[in-house]
Amino acid sequence: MTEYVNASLFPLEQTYGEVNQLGGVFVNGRPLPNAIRLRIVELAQLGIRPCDISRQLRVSHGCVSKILARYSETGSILPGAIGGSKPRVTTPNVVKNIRDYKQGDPGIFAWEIRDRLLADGVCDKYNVPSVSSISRILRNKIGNLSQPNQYESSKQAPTQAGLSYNHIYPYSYPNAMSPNGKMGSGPGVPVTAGHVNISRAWPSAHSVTNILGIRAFMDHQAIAGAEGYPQKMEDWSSINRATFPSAHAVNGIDKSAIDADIKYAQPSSTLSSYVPACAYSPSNQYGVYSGPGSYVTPGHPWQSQNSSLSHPSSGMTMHAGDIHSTMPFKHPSREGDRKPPSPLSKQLQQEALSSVHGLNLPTSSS
DNA sequence: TTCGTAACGGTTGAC
DNA sequence: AGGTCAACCGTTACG
Repeated sequence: MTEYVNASLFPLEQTYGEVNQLGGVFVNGRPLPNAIRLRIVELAQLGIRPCDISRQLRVSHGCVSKILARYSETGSILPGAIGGSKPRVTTPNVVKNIRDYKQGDPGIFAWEIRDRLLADGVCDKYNVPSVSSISRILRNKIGNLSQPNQYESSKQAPTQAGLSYNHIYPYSYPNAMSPNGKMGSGPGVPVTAGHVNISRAWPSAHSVTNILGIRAFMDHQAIAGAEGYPQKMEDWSSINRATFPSAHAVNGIDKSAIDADIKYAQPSSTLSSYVPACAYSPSNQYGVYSGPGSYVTPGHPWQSQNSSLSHPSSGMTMHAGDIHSTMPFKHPSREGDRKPPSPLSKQLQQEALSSVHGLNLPTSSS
């Protein structure tokens, strides 16, 4: 904590950011901006060493490592879903069954209901509601059996209108929802394009499939969100990871999972998908980082630097300003051999960094 | 020097 | 409405 350069540079912006040892600003508990995350991956793709990336972007090496590892595993630069709970287990279907049980046997105990849910295969051991939850359901939603549709009328409707939920829930979990409500396969989840019925569940998967296959689109709104930071969390929900609509929601996904908890279902957002947009509040995210020099030098090198990063493997071109650019590559440089870390010469790396950021890299000078 | 990772303090959001 | 809980975050320090 020796340098407070950035903080002092942008006193108005850094209302609650903290400064790390590298002089970068961060918000404890909050993910880095997607732009930074993307940049980290981009630079890694260019063969720039994580340590250099760390210094360049003033992001802790641990974070760089984490993001790259995550990208390597999932193909996504997006942070995971923060907060919230596991997908709710008291889905309409479960409630319906509970109600049925209760109607069939008004004296049934909650634990008996629980057992029956398991026995009948309505739930499995991972998503079976707790006894207390069942009790609550009985009390709150099924209390008056004379109104059998109480739940469905009050709950079903909104879920059917799940699309609108997307504006409420910053995270949506398109397919990713697995019936068991537990984290899916996590690291190493096969992300073969075309196979979207990933078992990964909570919070979600950003697979290469998402990135490669489900190429939706990215409009400038998203860009504005990423770089202009004008949008609110609700708006960002439409460009988060969950925005892998069709492929997930339609293809391969257990429809019941969607039905079960449609709030995790993905609307076909107008924004794109694999876009490295964040799943969390941009207001949080960027309210702090919004300063052009929060992570990098003033002048907002993220934008309009005309630095195009070509990825030979994919043939795509990535513009520095196009934070929304696809990430159709899968960590080629990290695949297998990190050492020698760079396919590029030192000089090229330097050029890559400085061209991208308009900065001089303090890097390997060490 | 570099990098992976556990610990930590923090935020978030469903329950 | 507010507390709890469990997910995630990035930083730091250690090996």
